[in-house]
Amino acid sequence: MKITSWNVNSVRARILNIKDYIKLSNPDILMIQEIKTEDKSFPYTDFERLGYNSYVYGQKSYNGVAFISKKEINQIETDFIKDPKKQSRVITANVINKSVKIKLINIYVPNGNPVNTEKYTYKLNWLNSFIKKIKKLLLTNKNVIIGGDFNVIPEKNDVYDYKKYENDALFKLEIRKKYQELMNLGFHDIYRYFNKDKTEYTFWDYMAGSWQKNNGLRIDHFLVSNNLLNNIKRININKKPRGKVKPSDHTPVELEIN
DNA sequence: ATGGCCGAGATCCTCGGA
Repeated sequence: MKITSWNVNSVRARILNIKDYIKLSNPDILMIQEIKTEDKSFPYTDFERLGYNSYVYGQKSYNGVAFISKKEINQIETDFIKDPKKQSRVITANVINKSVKIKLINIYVPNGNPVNTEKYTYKLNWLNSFIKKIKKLLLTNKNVIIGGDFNVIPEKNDVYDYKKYENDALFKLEIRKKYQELMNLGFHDIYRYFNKDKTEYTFWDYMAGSWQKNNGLRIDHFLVSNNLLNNIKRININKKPRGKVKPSDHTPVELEIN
């Protein structure tokens, strides 16, 4: 089973690129973030024609997450955490893989910049609520995959120049500690698990030729619970979509499970 | 050392992103 996570930065602006990606890469489940549209304007039929059903938690202009799946998924829920701003940032589902029930959690964590504002405290509070809810979930389901745009640079080698980000909401120690706190509940950052010293990125800013200079960040992640670790076959950051015309600023991360 | 790019909404600029 192949599961992809991709912050598409508008599902409608990106529709051709997303369809091309699906045809070439053939994921079973595509978890997308920042769809930037309401449910009613989601391009359901584009994906139906490719054999995929869509499960959408949209929002006008900003945020929004969705599953696009050719495999049966159920128990779709959008109330995993209570968001004080009512932003559409989490959608969850169950999927059965080889008779094991897995909880899939698709997230778009708040950016948090600038740091001396309410946006930063919103991010911190959001992460705290999320961690609390994951802790609770693990009491009843030990098979959990969290994928999405975490807006967290975990370590120095996950960014082209960490000194530029030391006081940034993506890399501040306080935020990285929250990421660690989440992992300490019993998860592995699968990219880092398979690539101990490698440097690869999942995001490159549109500005200043960041893509051409490879000035990137690794902020899109798959965290997998310890229970499932032995079933993970590989993880791949697929850079091809970032190099296309009219790209998202993020590129897909692909997880394969036995 | 600085500034630079996009998408959406109701424009002809602002907000949000990272």
